Amino acid sequence: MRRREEPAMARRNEAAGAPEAGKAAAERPASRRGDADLSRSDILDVATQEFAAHGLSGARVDAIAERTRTSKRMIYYHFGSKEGLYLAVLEKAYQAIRDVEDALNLANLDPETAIRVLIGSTFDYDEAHPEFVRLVAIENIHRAEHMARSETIARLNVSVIDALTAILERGRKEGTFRAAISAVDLHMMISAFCFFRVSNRHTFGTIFARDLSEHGTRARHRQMIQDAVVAYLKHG
Amino acid sequence: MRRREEPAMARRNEAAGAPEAGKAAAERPASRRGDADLSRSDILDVATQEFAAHGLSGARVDAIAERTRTSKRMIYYHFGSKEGLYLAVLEKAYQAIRDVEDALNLANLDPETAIRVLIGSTFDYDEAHPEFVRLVAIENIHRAEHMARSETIARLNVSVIDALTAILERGRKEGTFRAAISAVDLHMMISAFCFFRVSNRHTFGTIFARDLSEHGTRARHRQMIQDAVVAYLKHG
DNA sequence: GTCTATAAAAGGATAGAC
DNA sequence: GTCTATCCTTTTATAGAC
Repeated sequence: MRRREEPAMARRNEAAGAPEAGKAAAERPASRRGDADLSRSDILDVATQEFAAHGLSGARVDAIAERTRTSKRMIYYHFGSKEGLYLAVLEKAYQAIRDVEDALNLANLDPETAIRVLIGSTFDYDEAHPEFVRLVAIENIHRAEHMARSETIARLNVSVIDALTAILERGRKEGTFRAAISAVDLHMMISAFCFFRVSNRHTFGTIFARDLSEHGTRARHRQMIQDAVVAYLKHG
Repeated sequence: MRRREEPAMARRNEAAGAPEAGKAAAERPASRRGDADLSRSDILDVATQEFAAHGLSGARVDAIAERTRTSKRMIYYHFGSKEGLYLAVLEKAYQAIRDVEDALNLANLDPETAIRVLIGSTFDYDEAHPEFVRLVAIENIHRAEHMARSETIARLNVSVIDALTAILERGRKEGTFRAAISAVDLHMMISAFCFFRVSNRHTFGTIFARDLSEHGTRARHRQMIQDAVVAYLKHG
């Protein structure tokens, strides 16, 4: 493997949000400064689609370049290698879901409602972001070796766990919940159902001749997983 | 990525299982009749490992040939193409789990026990056959297009559904089960949990610093999914 | 049926100019 | 920072002898 430790990867973040940036861009002919972020982000979006669609080995760098407003050369310039690009895509995807998790504010709801809202949120996220689900499935095929090497993802302090811990504690204190389950196990139970519906919809749908993304089915499943988890917490 | 380190890996496994197989082989010059099945099955076993390990595009025909007692030429002779081989692998994997499902005999158990046994069986199967789980995950990455074209898999009459239908009916008749859930939805709920634990163990394990295949965790999860489903059926 | 050698193509990566 | 042209390795697939 080429390996050559991560190339430039210069993270020019929004610090460059200088006021004259826009104007400058307008006056410039084609390339030049500042378009780098746009270029990077453009590549990242297209690459997300391509990797999610075909997997790491199935994805084609040429295909990504074609659909980008830049060239293949720039992909290597910005990301160093196909794997470097893949890792960047993965990191961005995890960052996105983490942002949603962080935004959860369930402290003011009663335990059962909080659980239902949290489940609904997870369910809806997976449903709305099948490309995220696919990327995670793909990374599992690769035994999470890229994720393990990523500094960004490695220290994901998953905030759902904190939310779940608090809910479980309140629920037990007021006597609503009886089941002796940890926050992580509960998170797995919820994730499993929401994830599987999306990740396995093709084989499952084919075998049982059902369209899992059909609206009625979706609503029924959403209710089902909420009811099941709550029933377990109360009577398990 | 660099897989392929694998040196020669002295193939020639202990497959000399059949007593006369070794002798016959010794007396025969090279090829001959009857070895065709053995050859096919040998290729299929190795290919299952390779495809499960690296996915459809990640798998290397050369790698399969190397670890087989036959040659690359024979792979194309028997299966026509890489995809043909992949499809054969997939069909065999589904055939195997179907055999297990068919062997389930839950008619004599009370509904709750029957459900627990069935869940335990699904749980144990996925746990014992991660390569099956991986193949299914891979096929979903490819949107089940191979499975859809397969005549064998297309008409899988999944017998778990019959088993679940019977259990649900008995449980409702005798008043044990209250939840209004279909057999297919219930099957999905059970499959989701059992499957996810294996399919996503790498990313999940990395993020939460847990080894999902650890013995204690496995036992706890097995009990957990059984309790959760039963709680839902009874009180949902 | 099986092997060795090789063709044919694909795809990842880079050179070098501007 | 960006583009075009191109190298070169990897990999699927086949020829042809035995």
